[in-house]
Amino acid sequence: MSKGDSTKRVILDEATEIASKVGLQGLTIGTLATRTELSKSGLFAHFRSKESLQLDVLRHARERFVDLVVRPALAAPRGERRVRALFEHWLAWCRGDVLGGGCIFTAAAAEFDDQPGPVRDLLVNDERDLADTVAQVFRTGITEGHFRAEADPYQFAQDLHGILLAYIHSARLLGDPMAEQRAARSFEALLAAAR
Amino acid sequence: MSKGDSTKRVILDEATEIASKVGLQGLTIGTLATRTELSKSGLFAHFRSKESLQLDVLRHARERFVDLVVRPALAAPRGERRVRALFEHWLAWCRGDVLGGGCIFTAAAAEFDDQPGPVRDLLVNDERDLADTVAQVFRTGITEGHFRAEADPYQFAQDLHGILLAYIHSARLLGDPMAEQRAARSFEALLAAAR
DNA sequence: GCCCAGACCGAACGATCGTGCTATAAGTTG
DNA sequence: CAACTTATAGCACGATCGTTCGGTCTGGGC
Repeated sequence: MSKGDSTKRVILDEATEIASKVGLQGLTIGTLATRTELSKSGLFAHFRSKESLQLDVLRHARERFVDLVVRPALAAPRGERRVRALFEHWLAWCRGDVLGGGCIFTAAAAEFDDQPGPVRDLLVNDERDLADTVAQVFRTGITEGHFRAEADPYQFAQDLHGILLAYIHSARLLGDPMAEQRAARSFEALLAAAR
Repeated sequence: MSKGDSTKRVILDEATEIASKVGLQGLTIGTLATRTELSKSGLFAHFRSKESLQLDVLRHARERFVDLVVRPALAAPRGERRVRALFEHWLAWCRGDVLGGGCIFTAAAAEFDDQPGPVRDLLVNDERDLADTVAQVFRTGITEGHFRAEADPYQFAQDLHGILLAYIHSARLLGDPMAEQRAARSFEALLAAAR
């Protein structure tokens, strides 16, 4: 790997961490340069604009998410086990095990859901992919006979996402120590209803 | 009402609308002055700092939320009917019937959940109050005999919040036309499990 | 009708934003 | 080692940020 690519990785690691806390808009080139001990212009040369930096951050975060959540889940046995694995790894991601600021996609979604442009477009693409993945994992649970045949996979995806979003809200904002336990309960109830 | 108070209301109406789209950080004094056709300094004089403007916006939004969601819900008959009313008015709020950018609290929560300070503190207070209100409304449903006595009101509050958050995500970000119908289904399932 | 508190404006401040230019240092390749 | 590419730094730009200050206009109480 060339020198440029390796420092770019360092930059994106730091940028992703910062953006998970202050958002993609709050992520500023000056502070990012300071944190990576680079000059503002030296850092800027890696990306030709701030928008392109934001896009790269999203792509970088997506890779991490796939590596740490999606792939480990798909390694579990098909059906309910796999759905459980997906939930557990995803919950750990939201808890902030990976990024100090928690789920960067949730933060970005709130920021950009009313601001058209390439960043929003990429984010929408990623989140649609995620919904498709969840639905697909659930669907294999149907074919395995673990879940009811009439169950709607996208209904399940939206419900599961809701459990995670509510967990983030209760745990990270309100600081409720029961949040995780409640999320687990909701998940069990969701599974029970699908069986 | 004095002149100052009336223009302040106009300012806060516009500010709340803007902040629901671009967030409390994205809300800038310059653009707010332009939109209200005031000078930057003239507008600034109403608030002594940007932080105090953000606090006032949150307080203003809270009043609207209480008027348009909480109070109408409490006007419904105790028990399940009241829970349904709360859900429906809250859903309309999230849909953007009131503010073009949707739920300003959700946007602010994502922005400030990792940024300590008075704004975050006020937001946490408001959201805790909301959770208490939801739990209390559900509790009266228990005493009315509509819901199981062992049901956990705060579990219900977190679950209901999750349904709304997932709706916002699916509808406003992904543009899924089925989002609202799915939210309604989730709500019915949640009620059914509580009975 | 006078007078004053307060609403409002114009101009300017230092800081920081994103973004270019030019030069030099470092890395890569032959 | 030479030659060339690339990574990084320094400096400066126009714009915009939040904020301050001094002044003008104006509505309401006497």
